[in-house]
Amino acid sequence: MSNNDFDLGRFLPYALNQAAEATSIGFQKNYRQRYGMLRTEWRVLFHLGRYGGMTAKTICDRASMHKTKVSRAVSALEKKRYLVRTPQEQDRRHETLALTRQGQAVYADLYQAAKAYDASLSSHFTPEEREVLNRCLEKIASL
Amino acid sequence: MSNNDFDLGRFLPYALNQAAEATSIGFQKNYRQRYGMLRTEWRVLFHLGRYGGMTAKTICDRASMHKTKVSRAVSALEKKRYLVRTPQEQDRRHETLALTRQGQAVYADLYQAAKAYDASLSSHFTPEEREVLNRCLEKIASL
DNA sequence: TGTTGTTAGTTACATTTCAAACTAATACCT
DNA sequence: AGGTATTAGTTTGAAATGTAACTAACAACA
Repeated sequence: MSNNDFDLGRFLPYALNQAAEATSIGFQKNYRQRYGMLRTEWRVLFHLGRYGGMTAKTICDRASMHKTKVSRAVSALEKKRYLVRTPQEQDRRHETLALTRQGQAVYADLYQAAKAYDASLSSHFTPEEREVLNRCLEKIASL
Repeated sequence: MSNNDFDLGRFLPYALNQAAEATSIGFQKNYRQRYGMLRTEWRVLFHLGRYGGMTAKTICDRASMHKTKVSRAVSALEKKRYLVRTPQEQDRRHETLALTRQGQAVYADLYQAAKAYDASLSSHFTPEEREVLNRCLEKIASL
């Protein structure tokens, strides 16, 4: 109950959120104005751009995003003509999502911006710190 | 443009968000049902509980929360009778917020839960890793 | 075939958040 | 004093999110 040994800034749910918010806002500058996209949308775009066509369900699983979030992001990207859907022959419940040429161009641009932004963040850390950070975040996300 | 050296899971805005989401959901179990509170509310409660009475503006600054978020969280906590407002004599725009006895009891409970939850997360890391994690998150949040 | 269950994805409604406009109190400057 | 600018905090309407119910396609099994 002695309270004084507790530092809110070091409480992981708090500290992680502060850091996540800060970087999220930082990265926003690259896609918000230019492409009118939302957080959920660049995430979906990045999955497709980096790892190739896949179904919405797969994105849900990989990104731990709820299916309604993904569904809406996919619709938005489709409306912007950044992706197209193709129902699968053998099971028409699944639709494979794939970036259009325009979507690929947007991904190429944002992917460069992402690398640059990540590098600028990383410049504040030693390679060892950066490695520890990666490992810790990965582990926490998988709990 | 070679794309293959880019791992979405190691892109900080993405990885931080995944980790933050995971811990946020994990900690929710302690306050959501039991006290009907939201993320913004426990944050405000924790600031007041840990660091004593302060004004809404101060919480905004310390927590990088937008003033409308804080305003609503304060109203909600007030309605639950977890805090009271006292306008300051010398400048009646400021109101000092302070937890009621009931609010302090809730804080005492959640603070214990927070320590326990943080300890359970930390158990997956060495003390050195945990130190690096703290430092990195703090630095990122301050950029 | 028909019934029941499961899965991928969408829709609808309620809650939460964001941005901008607003109020009220104080400060500054003439 | 009087006008303008700031500041703390609230309110309002639009956009985003979460939850649950829904549709459509398939599977399993009698």
